This record gives sequence, C-alpha cells and structure tokens, in this order.
Amino acid sequence: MFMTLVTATQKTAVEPLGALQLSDFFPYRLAMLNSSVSEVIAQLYSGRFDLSPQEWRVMAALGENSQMSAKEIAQFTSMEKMQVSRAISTLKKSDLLFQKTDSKDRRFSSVSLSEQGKQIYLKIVPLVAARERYLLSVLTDEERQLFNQFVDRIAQQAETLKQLG
Amino acid sequence: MFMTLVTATQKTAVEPLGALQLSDFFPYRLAMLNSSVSEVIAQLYSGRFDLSPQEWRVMAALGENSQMSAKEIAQFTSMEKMQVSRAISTLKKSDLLFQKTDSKDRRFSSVSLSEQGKQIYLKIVPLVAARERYLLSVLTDEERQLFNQFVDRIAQQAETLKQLG
DNA sequence: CCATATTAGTAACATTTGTTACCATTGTCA
DNA sequence: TGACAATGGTAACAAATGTTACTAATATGG
Repeated sequence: MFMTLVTATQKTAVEPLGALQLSDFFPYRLAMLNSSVSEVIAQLYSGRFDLSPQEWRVMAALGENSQMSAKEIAQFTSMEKMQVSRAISTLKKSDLLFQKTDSKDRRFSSVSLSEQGKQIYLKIVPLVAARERYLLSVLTDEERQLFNQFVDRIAQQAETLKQLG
Repeated sequence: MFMTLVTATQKTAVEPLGALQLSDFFPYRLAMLNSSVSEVIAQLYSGRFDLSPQEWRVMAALGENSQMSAKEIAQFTSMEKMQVSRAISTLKKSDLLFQKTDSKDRRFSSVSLSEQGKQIYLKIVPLVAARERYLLSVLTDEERQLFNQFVDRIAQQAETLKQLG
C-alpha cells in the first residue's frame, strides 16, 4: 500500500499534467505545417530574387490585378497597411514596381508592376506552382477537394471566434 | 479587326498576368488559416494570463514532460534555442517556472513548472482544448481523421523539400 | 593529462515587425 | 463655404525576433 502510493506519486511526476499533447494539438500541427510550407515556398524567391514574403505577396497581388492602391493590396492580401507600404517602398527601390498618386483621389496611390517586375513575377509563378503541385501530389484529386473544403470550414469557424473575441 | 486587337490588348491589361490566383494558392490559404487559428487560440492565454505564444509553448512542453532542459524544450517544440531561452527568462520572472543547472552535466539546465505555473497551465488546457474542439466541430470524426492524415502527408512532402533545399 | 573541439545557454547587437502619430487629401454637414 | 471628421499613406518610435559571438562546461584524442 505504501509502495503503490509512492509509485503513484512518481507517476504523476513524470506523466503529463493535463490532457494536452502538443504533437496532437491541432493549432500546433497547423503552425508546424504552415512554417514548413512557407519555408519551402520562400526558398524559391528569397535567394534567387531577393524578395521577402511580404514583397512576394504584393507582387502576386499585382500579378493578378495589375493596378491597385496600397489599401486594395492590403485587403487583397490580408496584410497590414504598414507592411504593404514597406514592401512597396523596397520594391520601388528595386524598380520592380511603380507607384503614382491617383489623380481622381490624391490620397490613393496607384501601384503596378514594372516590366522587370512582371518578368520576375512570371519566372516565379511556375516555380511556386510546381512546388504547390508537388506538395499536394500526396493527395488524390478527390482528397485535395476534400482538404480544401475542410480548410474552408475550419477557417470559417475561426472567423466566427474572431468576431466574438 | 483593329477593334478585336484593341480589345485583346485591354484584356491582357486587366487579366491576371500569370496563372496564379492567390485565393486558391495552397500556401497562402494555409497561412491565412494558421494566422486565424493561432490568433483565436492566443486570445485564451494572452490577455488573461499575459503569455506570449512562445511562453505558452514552453509551458505546454513542461506540462507534458515536467522536467526538461532548454535544449529538449527547443527540440520538443520546434523553437529556436534563443526563443526558448527568452521565454524561460520571462517565465522565471513571473515565477511560473524554475530553472536549475543539471548536476550531472552542468551545461544543461533543468526546467520545470512552479506550482503557480502548473495551476495556470491547468487553467489554460481546458480552454484551448475546448476551442480546438469547436474549430474541428465542423468535421465529422472520419473527416477529422482524414484531415489529420492529409496534414501529415503534406508535412512529410514539405520536409523532403527542406532537405533538398 | 593537456590542448582542442563541442555543447548548452545567454548577452549583445542587427534586423524585422508592430504601434502611434502625423501629413495631405477628401468627405460631411451645419 | 468652412469647420471638423475620416481616409490613405508614411514616418518615427517601440517591441519583438533573428544573428553572432561569447562564457562555462564537458567531450575528444594525442
């Protein structure tokens, strides 16, 4: 009886305190996956083209829309307006994009890729697209569809929680 | 004929330059999901208990293992050793954990939660567990299992790419 | 055993990121 | 119209993060 008591005490000293296992905890797993994925994608543009993730995102937005204000870029990419401002600033210095003030509303700026920016964008797109395909090649088409569905559903739940606090 | 040429030119000016649609691009979607999920989880410990994500992770590791060196914590949580060092430092100041040098190898430190730290940990665990359940409640049990499988598979692909560069 | 190499952890510095406050411009409404 | 509020963008400061180099301790191997 004394023995079992001692054993029990030793067990609690070694065993998990709560029920939480980090390796099974969904937010942790998601964070791990995200950091791996964003890292291997960043490999494609950071070294060769010397772009930060923020800069790449701004370029991707402009590759899709070709003419946006800084604010639109922020909304489109879910970035903070300051991040966008900084990315634009460094991309201007590298002559990868232009920025002129909108003549209709001079508070807005009209940002667009330069020729050089377009060419770099067009070089990066197939690289990241190929890597995306490689990453998802472990899923069948149906699985991929399911996965996207799941992501959407969970994202919506998260948005709900964001509203409520 | 001139008209159609002009129209075509205008089209390319408005249409996406490459094939990349940010909103469908898996790494982007993943980043969005991750930032939402980590935000709504952080809400549970940042305000009430004044913990940073790093600090919470260290506590979670120690809740599971109760006695680890800083290095082990880093490996267990996939954090950089400097991040761990800083988190330990601030958690010590809040008296949420102890750190003593290992007597067998005095380079190592032995870190463990204080009573207060354990109690806070035990308060947080059910909160985050409940929120995890809520987030995943949009999936059935089978779907959840599938989703976890998919995440594992993709994570492995990403690890492969990390090796190769 | 001694000289050298490694290792765990941290301090000090550099860079990046977040926050606040500001400027210029436009909208609002008395 | 004119006073004031709101908006887009950026500058300036504060905080967080990454990087390098160091200290103290142990391992290695001649």
